[in-house]
Amino acid sequence: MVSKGAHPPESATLSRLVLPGDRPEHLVAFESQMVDFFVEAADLLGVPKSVAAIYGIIFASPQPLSFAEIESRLDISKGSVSQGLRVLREVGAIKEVSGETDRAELFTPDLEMRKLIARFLENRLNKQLDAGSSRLTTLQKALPASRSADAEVLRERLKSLQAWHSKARQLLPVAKAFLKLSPR
Amino acid sequence: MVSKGAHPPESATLSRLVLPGDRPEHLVAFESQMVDFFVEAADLLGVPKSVAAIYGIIFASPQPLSFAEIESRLDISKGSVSQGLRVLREVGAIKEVSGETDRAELFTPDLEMRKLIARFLENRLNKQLDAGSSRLTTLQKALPASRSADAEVLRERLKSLQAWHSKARQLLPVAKAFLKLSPR
DNA sequence: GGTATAGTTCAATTTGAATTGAAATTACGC
DNA sequence: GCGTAATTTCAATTCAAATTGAACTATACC
Repeated sequence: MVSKGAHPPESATLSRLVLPGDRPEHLVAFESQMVDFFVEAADLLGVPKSVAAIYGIIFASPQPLSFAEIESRLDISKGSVSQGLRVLREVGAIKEVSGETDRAELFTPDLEMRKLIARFLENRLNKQLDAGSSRLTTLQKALPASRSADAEVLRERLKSLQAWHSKARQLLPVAKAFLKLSPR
Repeated sequence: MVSKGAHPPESATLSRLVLPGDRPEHLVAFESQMVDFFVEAADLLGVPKSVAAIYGIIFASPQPLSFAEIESRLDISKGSVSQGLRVLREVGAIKEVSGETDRAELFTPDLEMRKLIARFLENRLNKQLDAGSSRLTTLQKALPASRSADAEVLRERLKSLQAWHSKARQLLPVAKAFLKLSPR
């Protein structure tokens, strides 16, 4: 819910997700900010924080990271790292690169953000819209057929709902097209 | 998280939020569908289900509803109804109309959906974007100044992030304008 | 003013999703 | 193949957010 008052002093508290380890302070600060950037967006994007954090730590590293490194840099369980990496691979947010020697898999962001975003719109929004469509159809059928004033009101409201729904649907491709004019 | 497999038979199970009471079956069916329509969207919109349900039941009624009627039609506690109505009033999703006699307040949807949606974009998305902006600024400052290849990579990534962020910001007004060409 | 009725508040509880961690599995080097 | 390390799986746990409900406040009626 939208909390009633503004947050208190709104200090820039970092979410304490990044473990300092023995790395240089400024690096840790950078990573923390990056992780927080994605963690903050996590809710909007509909992914768990841990997943966002993993993406963030990978994104903040110029060098591909191994499973172990991710685990050690984040205060997150091994299980979560495993699951998080799976999700990120599935949606194409990261890719595996084989280290020079045949050592463990290394992960680096798949910078095809365009695809990522397209996929996000696809999944989260389109799915939502489809579900909405079918509900609207059902509602249409469930509408009282009478010509009473009441029935008329309902018919109007449903119509309005449908109109908005269809607008939203039309907006998706517009948004996609717009974003296509975009950076890498 | 995005559950791994598709939902099983995906039957059109209504969420059992609407209490039949002694009203005609077809009406209850209609209300249930309407409530579910909004409840389904609740997550995307970032409101609790109970709030969505309350909006749904009000939207499904041609006649303005009283507090008591809302409470009796939904399987939801009095406290939730009270809180839910407050939220809905605050965001302008419903309005109070005084019943002819001086009886209790009655609630009806404020059909200015355009405003509702604008406000939603405003709150949820703009807020998100603003938070993002400030994080990006901080990140900019935290960026290692060296000209190493690694630093270069990070600078590039940050740039890309900023570009997307700014695209998203530009998209908002486009979306607003687009929706403005819309029904009531 | 007294009492019943309607609505609000908020601490305690419930709920559902995210996370953990330990056991099971897989992959690897020898 | 055998043992070790890396990763996955999933039941149990934790955690945050939503919901409840009982005490409280405001309002209306006599």
